[in-house]
Amino acid sequence: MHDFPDRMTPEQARQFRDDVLNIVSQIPCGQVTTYGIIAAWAGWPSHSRMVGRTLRYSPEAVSLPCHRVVNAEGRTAPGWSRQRTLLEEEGVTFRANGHVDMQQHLWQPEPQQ
DNA sequence: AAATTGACGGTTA
DNA sequence: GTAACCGCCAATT
Repeated sequence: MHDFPDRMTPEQARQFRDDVLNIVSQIPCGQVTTYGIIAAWAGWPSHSRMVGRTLRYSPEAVSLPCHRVVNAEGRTAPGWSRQRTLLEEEGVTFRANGHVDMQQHLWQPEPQQ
């Protein structure tokens, strides 16, 4: 069968962006989730980099709790030191290595929500 | 058209 | 803990 990778059509790209922003808007205060989890939940696993791109360049993202998105290791976004402050202000704890304590604060979307 | 660039994920040393 | 890779994929050079 056709096994070449399918590119995102403009329609799919729009849907992806909307889904990403919608998921981010649902992250509870005091919790975090990852780029990979968001990508998979939006139906495009392996597109974690696109999630980061979406949050970085979508104007709507500034009004969303995008500071609650970290990478899989709990690392905060490069060049955005304020992210840690914002998280600490809502009770997110960090480990000695400077990463978010994922055991304590990782949030994953659930079907019922 | 080919190479590079990221708000990434994962493995290996 | 660090660093070096590899895979990933749309956007940019």
